[in-house]
Amino acid sequence: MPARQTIKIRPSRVREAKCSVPAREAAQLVERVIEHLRSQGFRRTEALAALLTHMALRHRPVTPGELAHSRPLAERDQATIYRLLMKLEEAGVVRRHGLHRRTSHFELIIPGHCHDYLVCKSCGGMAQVDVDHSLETVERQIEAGSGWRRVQHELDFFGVCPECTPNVV
Amino acid sequence: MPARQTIKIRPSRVREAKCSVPAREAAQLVERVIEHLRSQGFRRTEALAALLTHMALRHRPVTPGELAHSRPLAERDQATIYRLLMKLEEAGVVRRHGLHRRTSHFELIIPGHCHDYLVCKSCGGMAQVDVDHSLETVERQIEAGSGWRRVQHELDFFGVCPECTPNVV
DNA sequence: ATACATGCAAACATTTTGCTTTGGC
DNA sequence: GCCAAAGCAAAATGTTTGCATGTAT
Repeated sequence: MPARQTIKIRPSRVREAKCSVPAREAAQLVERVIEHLRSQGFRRTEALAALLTHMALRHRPVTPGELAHSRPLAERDQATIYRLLMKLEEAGVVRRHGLHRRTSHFELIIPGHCHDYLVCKSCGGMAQVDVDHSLETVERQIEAGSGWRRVQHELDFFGVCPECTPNVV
Repeated sequence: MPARQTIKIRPSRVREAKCSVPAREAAQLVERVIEHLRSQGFRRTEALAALLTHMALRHRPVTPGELAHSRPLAERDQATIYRLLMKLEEAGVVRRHGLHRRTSHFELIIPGHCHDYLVCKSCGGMAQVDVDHSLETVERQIEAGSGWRRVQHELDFFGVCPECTPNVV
């Protein structure tokens, strides 16, 4: 699994990405999100706060299984985690990725952050990709022409990471 | 589930898509693919031909479950279908789509055909989208700058289809 | 004849569901 | 106190594996 990195396109370059967010920053974000959710009828529960905190601290796609075994969620019930993720996705606070093989990945939505990924087909490692595209425009065009609503995109790149290259034909 | 359609962007418009390929055309395609696979060491088995035929006839992403219950594959074993799909993906003949509603989707690769989809979050229905993007260029740029190899993209749009709009908030 | 592909059955992992109990408001 | 949310346990679903059998080469 490669070191976490962000690949920035135009101009092309690769760099390490911070894989964690400062605790204070994360706490503020969680607070803001919970306030938003409360206005939608959510209750401020321990499970909700723990889940959001985990997702805010490491801002990247995580699996329900990873969440179930992580510290702030301790050994919280998996059903709770699944139900929370569902509700959060519906509330537009969390984004679901279909990236990988057997399990979905979920990511806290932070406006203005990059949301495209590069996934290694061999080891499953992920890198972030900053691509200068205009798919938001396309989303609006799709909505305008088709009767579809709430159109969002998921753009993923797949390939073989540098570390796996020697192991793959 | 909405009627099968293709949404063409720039200019935006929606149209019915042919959801099946003429039998003769499909047969020729299957023949070509099998020949290609044989050069890679594959054997010409009934299961392989049946699977490819099904995927060629309806050129769109299908699930292993759908394949297992379809006519030409009759009640062929699911393990066989999974193993075949794996091998075909590795051989570059089939493309795997991310998880939509718990299961992966697989699509026969036909050069020059559109490969982007619009998926309804409510009913799971899929429409094809013709988007005029240049992600192939981005793929090459990623490879150039990062040490990653064999980079491909998957672009999916999600939204609520016209038929489901009344049922969704 | 040999090696690869298939069928069968069981294991495995992930996700969902029904129902009871807890805790936020 | 009321009702949404969490906990618990079990089921449903999708995927993978081991091994015996069949079949393309």
